Amino acid sequence: MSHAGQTPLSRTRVLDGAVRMADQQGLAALSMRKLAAELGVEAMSLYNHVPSKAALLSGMLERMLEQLEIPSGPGFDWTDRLRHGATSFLLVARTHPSFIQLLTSQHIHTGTALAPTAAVIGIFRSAGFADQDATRAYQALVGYVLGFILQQDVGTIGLSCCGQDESCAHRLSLPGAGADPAADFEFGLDLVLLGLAAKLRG
Amino acid sequence: MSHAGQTPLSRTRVLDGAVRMADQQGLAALSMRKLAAELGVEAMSLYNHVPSKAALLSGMLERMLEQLEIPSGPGFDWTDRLRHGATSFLLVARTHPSFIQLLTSQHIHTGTALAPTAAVIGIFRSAGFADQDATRAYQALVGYVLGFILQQDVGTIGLSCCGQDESCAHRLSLPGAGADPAADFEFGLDLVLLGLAAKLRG
DNA sequence: ACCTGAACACCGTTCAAGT
DNA sequence: ACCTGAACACCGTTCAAGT
Repeated sequence: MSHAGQTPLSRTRVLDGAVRMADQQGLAALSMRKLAAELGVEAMSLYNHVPSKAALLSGMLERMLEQLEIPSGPGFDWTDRLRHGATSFLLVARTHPSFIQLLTSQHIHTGTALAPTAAVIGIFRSAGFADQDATRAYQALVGYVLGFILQQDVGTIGLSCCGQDESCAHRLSLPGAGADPAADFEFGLDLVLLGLAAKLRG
Repeated sequence: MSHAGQTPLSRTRVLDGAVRMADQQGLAALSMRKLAAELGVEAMSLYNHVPSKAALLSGMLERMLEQLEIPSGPGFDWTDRLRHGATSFLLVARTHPSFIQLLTSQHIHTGTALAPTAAVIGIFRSAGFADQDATRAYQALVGYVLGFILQQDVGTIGLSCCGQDESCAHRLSLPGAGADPAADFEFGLDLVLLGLAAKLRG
C-alpha cells in the first residue's frame, strides 16, 4: 500500500498538520520528519505537496493571516474598525503562538498576505489621512500591536521558570502586570488611536 | 600545539566572535562548528567557556542589552529620558540585526538583563505614574518601540527581492515608507509619549 | 585545565527507484 | 502522479582520550 490507506496527502492536509503541530509543540519542534511521521507518511512524501520547509512555513503564515478580521463596511467608526482589527490580530496571535515568529521570519508577497496591510491603510485613507500620514499612522498602530504581543510572549515564556501557575510576582518586575491583559492591551491601543484622532482634527 | 598559538579562548572571545558572526551573516548562519572554525579552534573547545548554544545566545543578548542607554540623572525631562532610551534601543537593533530575535527567543533573568526594564519603570514612577499605570505606560512604550523595529525589519527583509537598491516602490504597499525612517519612528514615539503626558495631567 | 577526535541522534534535501 | 529508502551534508552535544 502507498500511505497506510488513510486519506491521501494534500497541501491542505500538510499545512493543517503543520499548524496544529506548531500550535501544540512550538515551532522549534516542527521538523519535516516529525510532521511526516504524524501524518503517517515518509518524510519525502511531503515534498510532493510543498517545495521546501520555507514554503511550508510561508503556507502556515498565510493560513493564519487569512484569519484576520479587518471590517471594511460602513456602520463603524474608523477607530472602531481598527480596534476590531487589532483585537483580531491579538486573537490570532493567542490561537497560534508561532504567529509573530512566522510573521517576522517569512516574507511573502501574495495577495492574501498583503490584504491586511492594504485594508488598514485604506481605513486611514478614508478617515482623512494623506499619503505619508497614513503610512506613519499605520506604522504607529501596527508597531504598537505587534510589540505589545511580542512583549507579552516574552513575559509568558519567561514565566515558565516559575511553574504552571501564573502567580509569579516578579515576572519582569512589573507591578500588577498580567492581572488584566486585555485591559493592558486596550490602554495602549486607546493611547495610539486617540492620539491619531487628535492629530486628524488639528 | 593546543590552539594554533593564538590568544587563548575565553568566554569574552567566544561571545565577541559570536556577536560579530551574527551581525555579519545572520543568526541562522551561526553554528557552534562554524564559530569554532572562525576562532581557529575545534567545535568542542567552545564548551569549555560556554555550557550550551542556548547559553551562547543568552550571553550575546546580555552583551547587547548592556549597550542600552537609559539616562537616569537629573537635567532631563522624563519624556526626554525615555526618548533617549527609545532611540538607544533603535540604535542597538540597527547595530545588531539579531537583537530583536534574541530578545524574543532567549529568556534571561540576570541583573543586567532586567536593569533596562527597571530603569524605564523607575522613570515612569518618578514622573508620577502609580503602580499599574506605570506598568501599562511601560507596556505601551516598549510595545511601540519593539513593534516599530520589528515592522521595519520585516519591510527591509521583504525588500531583498528587489535587489540592493531601496527604490522598490511597492515594498509593503506603503506610500512614502522608508523615506525618513527616523522621522517615522519619532512620529509614533511622540504619539505615545504625548498621550502618556496628557494622561498624567488628568 | 583546556583542547581534540570519534561518535550519536538529529536535521533538510537530492536522487534513483518503485507503484 | 505520488510514495519510498538510501544517501549527503549539515546540526548540537556526550564521552573518552590526550596534553
